[in-house]
Amino acid sequence: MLAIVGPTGVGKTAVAVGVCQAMGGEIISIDSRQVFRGIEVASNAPTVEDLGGIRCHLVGVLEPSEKVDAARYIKMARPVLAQVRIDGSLAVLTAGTGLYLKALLEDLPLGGMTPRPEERARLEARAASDLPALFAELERLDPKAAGAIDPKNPVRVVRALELVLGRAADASQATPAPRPIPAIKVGLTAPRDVLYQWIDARVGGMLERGWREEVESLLAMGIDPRRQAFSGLGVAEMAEVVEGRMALDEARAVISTKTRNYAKRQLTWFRADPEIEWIDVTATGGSDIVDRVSTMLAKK
RNA sequence: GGCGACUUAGCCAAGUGGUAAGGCAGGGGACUGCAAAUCCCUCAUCCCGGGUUCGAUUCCCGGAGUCGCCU
Repeated sequence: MLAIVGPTGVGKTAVAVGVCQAMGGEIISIDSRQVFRGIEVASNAPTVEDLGGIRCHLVGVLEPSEKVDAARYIKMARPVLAQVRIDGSLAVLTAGTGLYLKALLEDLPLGGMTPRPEERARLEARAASDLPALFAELERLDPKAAGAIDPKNPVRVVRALELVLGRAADASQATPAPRPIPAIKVGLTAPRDVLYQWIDARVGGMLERGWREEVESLLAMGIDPRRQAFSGLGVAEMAEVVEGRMALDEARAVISTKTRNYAKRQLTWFRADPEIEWIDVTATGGSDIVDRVSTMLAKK
């Protein structure tokens, strides 16, 4: 199995397609946003042309009204992975979401959890008004979880408490023992300034591919584009544009910046993984990258 | 040409006679359950010259630039 990782915009899909064509493989996308249907442009999901006939799993498979997290993602990914192997194909994971890839490959013991929206809303309200108190409660209920969490990070504190309370409400959700999946990891990267230029250009391209229209139809369907699943996608900004509260150029600038910030965070995440073999895509031609990756696969 | 205001980091922006808030961007980092999210760390000597003063970014004079008004 091969995992191709790297920041948004480096060209993971193109390399994955090349490898699949050369070696007979299928792509499994590990991306927390491209899983959703209806935000293809905003999430820069691979198009039919991008894929050049190669099968690509886990893109556009959830309704925009649904939610994902690492546990749900690996629950979906495992059977897909198994099927690709049964078919005798090479599984090529393209991963932008580091946590999900880690959860899948290292088989993190994420048990189930019964969602409880009211509880969740209550916790978020409390986090907004008195985060320290909420953290104190977490320390009381689950000292181990509390010890692993940044007390200043409201998202983490809320989620940890939600999990603790959710598991208590549903004791049947046992956590499985980890069974790590071996994989060759290749990281694609580029000089920062080049990467940022690509991102800026890509945001412009998204406009031409119907980014605004996409958000308009989400709004028309009555889906609130500000819901959590769309956070940070530029969907919220675009909705402001559609509703006449933000200038298009401003939205474009904001989204470019957010995307650059995201790419930087991805790089930080993946850099910490010593198993990744890095390839600077600006120093190696497209077909050479595919050759290199193929050689690495053959050696193992 | 005259009068007035302004001039603080890449951008926005507070402020004080004793050596400069904050936000954004940038850089670094954390992240085993919302991760395109969230959080942490880091980043200036205050337009130039002269003067007053123990000490000036802060006061005074001159210069430059920007903006506004007037002729």
